[in-house]
Amino acid sequence: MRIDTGRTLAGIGLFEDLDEAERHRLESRCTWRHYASGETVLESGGESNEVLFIIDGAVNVLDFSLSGREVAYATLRPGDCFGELAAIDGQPRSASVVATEKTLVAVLPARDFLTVLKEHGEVTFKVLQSLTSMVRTGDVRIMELSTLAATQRVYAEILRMAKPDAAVPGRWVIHPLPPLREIASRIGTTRETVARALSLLYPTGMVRRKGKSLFIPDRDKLEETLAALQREGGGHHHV
Amino acid sequence: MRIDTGRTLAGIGLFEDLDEAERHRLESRCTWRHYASGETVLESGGESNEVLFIIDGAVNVLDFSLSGREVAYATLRPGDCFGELAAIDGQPRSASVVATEKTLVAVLPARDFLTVLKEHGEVTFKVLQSLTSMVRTGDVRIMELSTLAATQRVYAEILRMAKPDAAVPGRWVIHPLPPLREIASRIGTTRETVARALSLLYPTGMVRRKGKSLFIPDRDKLEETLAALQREGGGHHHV
DNA sequence: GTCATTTCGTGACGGTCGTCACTTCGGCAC
DNA sequence: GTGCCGAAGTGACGACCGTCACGAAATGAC
Repeated sequence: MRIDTGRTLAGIGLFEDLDEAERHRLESRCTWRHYASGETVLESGGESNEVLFIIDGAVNVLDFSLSGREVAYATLRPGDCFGELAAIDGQPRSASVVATEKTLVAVLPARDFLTVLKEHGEVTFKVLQSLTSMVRTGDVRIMELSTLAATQRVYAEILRMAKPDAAVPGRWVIHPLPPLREIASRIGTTRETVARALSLLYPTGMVRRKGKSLFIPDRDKLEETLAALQREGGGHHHV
Repeated sequence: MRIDTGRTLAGIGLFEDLDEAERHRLESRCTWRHYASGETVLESGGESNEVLFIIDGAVNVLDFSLSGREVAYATLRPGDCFGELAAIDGQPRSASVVATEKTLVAVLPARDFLTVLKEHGEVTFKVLQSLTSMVRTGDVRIMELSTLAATQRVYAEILRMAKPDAAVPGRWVIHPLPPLREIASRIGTTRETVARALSLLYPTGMVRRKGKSLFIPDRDKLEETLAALQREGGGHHHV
């Protein structure tokens, strides 16, 4: 049974207000592509302008600096959409997209995407909200990169990644914990710094690592620790 | 004669495709506010959701970290729009906005703004493009903050601010040069570091300062210098 | 099981740059 | 002119963290 990973746009957030007939019309305009983990879906600077939807799997949106350092912008999961920037403004791809698992995407030509926008205000409004959320997320990251020390950014990122642990109420968990180098690329530092920040945290009991899970027994305490560090100096040494 | 700074939305980019009647309808829904230089137009975290348009003057979009460091997101000029994020998603203000000159803004209630979007696809599309551009700009800043050293970010920001000098073809100029502390807040560093980066640049002849103007006689050379620094180490020390 | 590959932890070193502390300069009021 | 205030330049100091270099641990293939 794999109906949930079949060739359907039923799970795509942007289109959830469309009726079934319209959705089927869109599906018929899509091409469908499989990617293995590690494969590149979109190349930064590329001139394509299709809009893509993740049916199943996961991808990272990222780019490389001239010196070869990786900067991650987002992780996307089933139901998410990417490639809409180029479709809207006609500019080259702003970032690369790499599959981090076996992934199935639906590929919709830009002109079909723009036609849906024109004809369905509900869809357009969802795109507006999604872009708005990207701007807000970006602003937060700029703020953190500008004012927090690397160690503090690690704590902030851990808090962001954590979800409530279904097993133990009140406890939070990150599962699976991605490789530290991936965390590092999201917050503009190195895997060594992430490792050291965590090593600093283990003895306090605020986080505990077990296999591919990172547990946060007392989220409030970690939040308060971070906030205290921020208040007392923006992250840079003493006041 | 001040017709160009009167109470009209004629100069607002978002609305340039509207016919005059529709524009007048919008103007009648606006309230108009004057701000002196230094006054706060919008407070980060605030619950208002009007959309504002700059008729005349200039504002900075910025926010403060818990430790009190200022982070600047954008500078806006006549014809620009701000406050649309909160109108679209109903969330609190993502940043503060401060007038940097004597400024006149038009204030449109969120529901009127949303009505225009619903009824005028051309306007909606402009908003989409504007948000897209914000996302791209933000991504570039995240990349720079993540991979460039502070000194290199100064060079990059100078290149961004420069415009062709109408007086001398081939020469570029920043005029007026804002206070260094404002430049610093855009690139996540301090005014001292900006001053030192410029001091490093003066002896090379790549920039020259005269009063409130900063001249760049050879833009290509400065660009190449920056690119070379980037290639050879991401900004951090040696390879 | 073995072996290969990736990930992780940690020590050492040194450059960058944030901080503090002045001095100097420029603009403006009067 | 003098006084004032913000802006700018620069020296000194030292913490932070990026880099390099290991070795240990974990993961996966077979």
